Amino acid sequence: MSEESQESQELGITESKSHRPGEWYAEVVRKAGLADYAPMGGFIVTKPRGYALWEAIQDALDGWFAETGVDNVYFPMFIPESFLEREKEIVEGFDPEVAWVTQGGHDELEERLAVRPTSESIIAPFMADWVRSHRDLPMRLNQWCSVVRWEATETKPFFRTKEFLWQEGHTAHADDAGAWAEVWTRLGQYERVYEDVLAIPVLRGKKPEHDKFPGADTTTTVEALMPDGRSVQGGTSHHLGQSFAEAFDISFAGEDEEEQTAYTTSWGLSWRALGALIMTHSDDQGLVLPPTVAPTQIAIVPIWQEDTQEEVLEYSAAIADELEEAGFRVELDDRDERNPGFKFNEHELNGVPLRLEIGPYEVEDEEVTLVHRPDKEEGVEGREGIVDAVDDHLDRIYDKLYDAAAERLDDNVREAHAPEDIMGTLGRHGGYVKTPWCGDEACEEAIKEKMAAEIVLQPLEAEGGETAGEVEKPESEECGVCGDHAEEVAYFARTY
RNA sequence: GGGACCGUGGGUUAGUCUGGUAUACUUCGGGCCUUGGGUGCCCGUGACCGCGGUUCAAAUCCGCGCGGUCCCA
Repeated sequence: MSEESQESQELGITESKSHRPGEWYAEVVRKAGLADYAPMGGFIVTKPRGYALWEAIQDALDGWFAETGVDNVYFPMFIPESFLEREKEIVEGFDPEVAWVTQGGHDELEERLAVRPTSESIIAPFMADWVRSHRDLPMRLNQWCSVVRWEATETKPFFRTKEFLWQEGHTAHADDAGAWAEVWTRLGQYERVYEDVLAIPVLRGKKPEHDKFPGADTTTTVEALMPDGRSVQGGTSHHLGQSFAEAFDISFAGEDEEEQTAYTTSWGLSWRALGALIMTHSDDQGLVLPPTVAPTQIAIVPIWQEDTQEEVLEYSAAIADELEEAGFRVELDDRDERNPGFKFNEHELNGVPLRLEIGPYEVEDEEVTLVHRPDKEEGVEGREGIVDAVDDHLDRIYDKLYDAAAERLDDNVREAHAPEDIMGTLGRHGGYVKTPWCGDEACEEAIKEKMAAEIVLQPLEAEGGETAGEVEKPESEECGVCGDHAEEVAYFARTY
């Protein structure tokens, strides 16, 4: 390594995304100022720029939730053990990773308290109280909070941390159709947040029977493909049938005055979405963000000589003001102690989508030079219509990111019809391998044992509506693993 | 669930094998210089992950923790 390159690498990213994705990811998260490691293993400290990304997701989703009948609430972070035990499958599903509080002050507690791994078991009893008649339904509650799952496996900032931020929605409905409509509405909103806010295309489908949320009838998912070929579960929406309503006695008087049991759903999206965001678009220069979520959308870098300083700064500041007034998030980087090259590199590391370069040439010609972060495409626009021009460039940057991710997804769904073919394809290319499936968990196990890949989703024929929807039928009717009769399609992938 | 590697100022790093004053770059603070891709100079602050052991003496050797990364399941 030459002295020059060694020097130039110290401030920026030194790992390669394609060769060492794990270390590269950790370096981007830290050097782009998104998060630090906390003193306890598996926990992170989210820094202002990282938190701003989460807020961008929150703003979008929370707005859509509000438009579709959801009310926000907040429940305690502790759940008494006796509550947690009321739904057997929840207990069994989360038992190994529940953190417990056993002491308050200096005294042992009479009943230990679980730190919520999810809140069904404390929200449901209250919904049972609050729901009396069909007029109270549907009831849609959501909370933005953190949950704790004490996983022993290795952790990775945002992708897998013991405590993570998320939202969890919990709803009750008078009938099955209402619950299904709810499940699909939320899944659709998750899909939308990925595609329209994070510039990440997703696949939507349902999880196989054996991989459902504990106690659920059906678990639906949106899955995103990461550049290293692995799939991330981006958000889930569960139809809980009547099992939770029965366990917690959520019942209501129907129009016919008969007491009936409600149908419930729950749905959640966590800051794992940030992990997917960082992973998907960023590169060896650092973070890359779509303008929709970027805390700073536009960095203005003035370039001056002693005799041009005043006019360059004046011209730049006027543009910054105009853009800010138009609603853009702008940073005028007029630091005197840094040269432009340094600033370029720094804003690239931090993922600022669009850079405006303004020097004496631009001032003289009444222009602005614009550079796109993702591919460094450079353009020149007139000073006059700068607001519209910037708006247009930001849209184009978003499209570039989305299109690149969409192309990668399209190219990485492959078909296979035999076990060795499935594993060979996954091993060589990663991505998704589509195969007919008999529905037997043993067939997934056979693949899982050999290469840590699993069925991540089963595609759905229809968008849902008020029914469970139909899973896609396979073209051939032989299970790709065991050869038995197959009526379903499964997508295998390595996962995070 | 198994295996490997790693931990030295805020970041990167030399020193560890072979025990004896801890190296440099960068960031940061102050000053000078000045700007189209990480500019140069001067001054300053700042570190051996923790605990225990071996030893006259431990960043270095040993043990146990804690933390991080990777590979395989």
